[in-house]
Amino acid sequence: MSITSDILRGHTETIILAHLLEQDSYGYQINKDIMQKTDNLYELKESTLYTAFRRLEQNGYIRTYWGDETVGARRRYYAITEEGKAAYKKYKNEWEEAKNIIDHLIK
Amino acid sequence: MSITSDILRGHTETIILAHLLEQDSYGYQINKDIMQKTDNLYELKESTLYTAFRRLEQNGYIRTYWGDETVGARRRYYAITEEGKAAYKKYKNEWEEAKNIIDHLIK
DNA sequence: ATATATACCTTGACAGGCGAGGTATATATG
DNA sequence: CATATATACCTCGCCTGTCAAGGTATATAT
Repeated sequence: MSITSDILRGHTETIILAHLLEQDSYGYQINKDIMQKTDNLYELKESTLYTAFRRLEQNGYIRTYWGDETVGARRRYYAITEEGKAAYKKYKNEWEEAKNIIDHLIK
Repeated sequence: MSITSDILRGHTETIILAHLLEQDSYGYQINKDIMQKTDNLYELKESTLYTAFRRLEQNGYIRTYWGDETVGARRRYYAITEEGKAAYKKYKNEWEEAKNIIDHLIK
């Protein structure tokens, strides 16, 4: 992996919400999407992912339902809520602001 | 404060090194500089600052010396080392990369 | 049979940030 | 002269997100 956890820390929820904004998805798929999108530079670890799902659900930002797969392993799908959409916008704005601040501070 | 600790997490060392790249400085001053540079949007907490100094020193990225103040409180100055300059470059590159990745992942 | 891929999950350790508390010097205010 | 404020340093212990390690189950390929 090429970028450290500490830099990514705090973005996990935003990343997940951004994905769910496009379409409902499930853990395994979200993880693969992220790896693919970043050319394997960044991998969201499973334990990180699932603890983030729990937080997001507790905060009402996502809701979950089981897929109706008849073959293969079951899938737990996640969908973003209205609160989640609002949170996403807030997180995204914070990121834009933080980006400027950090850029400025590290020259 | 307007940006969260988790987003800033991991940048503390880079921010400090960037400051020391310009000139030697001491804790209190560095803290004030950061607040001023960010229009008080971001304040590096003292405990965060001093633990970061310890880490940086242990890693050989900075060295310290006491100021020769004859009045007022004593000041412990910090200076960046060659290793520190190299670390700064590395951190900065990681940041540029991370920025792109995050931007891409959160759309 | 065994390995690999898909798919889910929990537990406990770790590390950085930070609130709360402390020390000391100097100056300004009442 | 007492008190507040600014300067300047520091430590301890909690909190929280990340992640290694471990686990379960289904299906397919070798």
